[in-house]
Amino acid sequence: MKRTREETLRHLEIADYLIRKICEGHYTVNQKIPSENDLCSQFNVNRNTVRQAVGRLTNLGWITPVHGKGCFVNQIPDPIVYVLSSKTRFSENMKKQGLEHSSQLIHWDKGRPDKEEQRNLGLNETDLVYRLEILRSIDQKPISITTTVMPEQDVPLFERHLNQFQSLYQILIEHYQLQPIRSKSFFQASLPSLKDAEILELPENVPILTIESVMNHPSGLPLEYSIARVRGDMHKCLVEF
Amino acid sequence: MKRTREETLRHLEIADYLIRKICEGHYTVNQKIPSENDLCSQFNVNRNTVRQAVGRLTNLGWITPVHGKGCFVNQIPDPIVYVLSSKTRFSENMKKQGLEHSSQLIHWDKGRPDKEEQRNLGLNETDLVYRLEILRSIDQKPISITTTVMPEQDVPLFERHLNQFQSLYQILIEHYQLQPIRSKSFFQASLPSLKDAEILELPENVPILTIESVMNHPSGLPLEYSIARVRGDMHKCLVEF
DNA sequence: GAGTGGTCTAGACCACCTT
DNA sequence: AGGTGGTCTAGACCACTCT
Repeated sequence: MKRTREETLRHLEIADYLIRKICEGHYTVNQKIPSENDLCSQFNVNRNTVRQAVGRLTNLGWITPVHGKGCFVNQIPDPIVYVLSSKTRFSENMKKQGLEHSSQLIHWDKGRPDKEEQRNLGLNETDLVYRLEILRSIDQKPISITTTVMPEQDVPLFERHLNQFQSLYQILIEHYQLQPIRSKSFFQASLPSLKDAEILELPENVPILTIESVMNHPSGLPLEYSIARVRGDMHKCLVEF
Repeated sequence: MKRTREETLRHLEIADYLIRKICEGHYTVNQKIPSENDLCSQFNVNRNTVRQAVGRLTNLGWITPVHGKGCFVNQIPDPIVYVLSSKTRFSENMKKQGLEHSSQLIHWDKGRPDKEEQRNLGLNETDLVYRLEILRSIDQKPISITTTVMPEQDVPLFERHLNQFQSLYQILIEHYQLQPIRSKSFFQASLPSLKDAEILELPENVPILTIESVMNHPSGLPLEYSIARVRGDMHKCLVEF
């Protein structure tokens, strides 16, 4: 980019205009902004230029385009705060804030750990692990996908408890008397994979916060390795020291 | 998006091809990938389609396009790890990893705190604060911008020490005998502002990790409020519990 | 069928860099 | 001057949604 002269670019001008309109409340949450064609005539520009502007708003999290319907304004100020500490887990976090939440198991399997999983869980390649893909939602809206890996030896016959999955935490406590303790977490900003974007109902360039954590058994042995992908524009993760 | 049928989209096909080529080492770090025109003829598609593909690689952090020159392959596997704990600061982190780093003061001012600053530093609107904008680099490449706010009363005449700025930490220790302790941090994934993108020499859709922290005086009073924007594709932030 | 966003084509002009 | 990426125009066809 790098505009040396300050002649405003057409698509940025339109984007700024739309953002201003949203901030000033002309277009409110869950309402539609004008269609691309309307914006074309309003600004006397080509549709591609409008799409560039709209794309910017999309990536910034202001709107979500829906095929065949229009672009809907998101709820983006006041992101939901998620507290990460050695003991907190998703359900408790949400309960505390009085938010309606749900966890859904979208996939699971049992197999050999890959190298990263071996390293983080202290296993070798002949061991077995359970892998869970959990989708979490607030108010019916998907907010994160978490891949959780646990050694089979620590949670034998885990599949027996997956029928009416509600909360991982609950299964671990009820059936295994296990309460994993968070040992470390890596934070990284990234973009979703196409698959994750689809599941999270997210446009492909909306940034996500990737949190890669290792949880231990109270004894200190690693018990759970998880990679969470949280949509970035609507969430904040708080760590207290 | 949502491709129900699995007829691959042209631009995704090209993007996948390029990523594969980079992974396989056909295009190596700091080398150029073929120009947009070359890719047009190679794939028999319009330049806009190629640009869509190249744009994807750009956002994912694989390449950085440079106006008039070409698209250069980034160093993206093995992101640099930044350890966040109650005491660590930038310089120490980098020293430990043996990386050549530098901090550069790009702006400072003294003024009234805004509401957010008042809240985080326990000030009221008539107080004064120093604001510093610090650009940090590794191997001459910019990696983060941090806005640091400190109450004037805690660091009186701070401007006197800004002439040959090297390290904030050093100034606080040497001239004020202060060693702030990290109290809490918020992590969020977002996109850079246009200004930040320019300073960080970052394409506008590359995600950044925003870390908003409050540091305390050993006594417990807030001493420093900072907002760091770190380029997301090349860094990981580690928190140990 | 009409309206919407998603993909793609075929051009144009510009600013920037290299030679 | 020629190559490169950045912006923009003017169309086309498609898939999806609403009615």
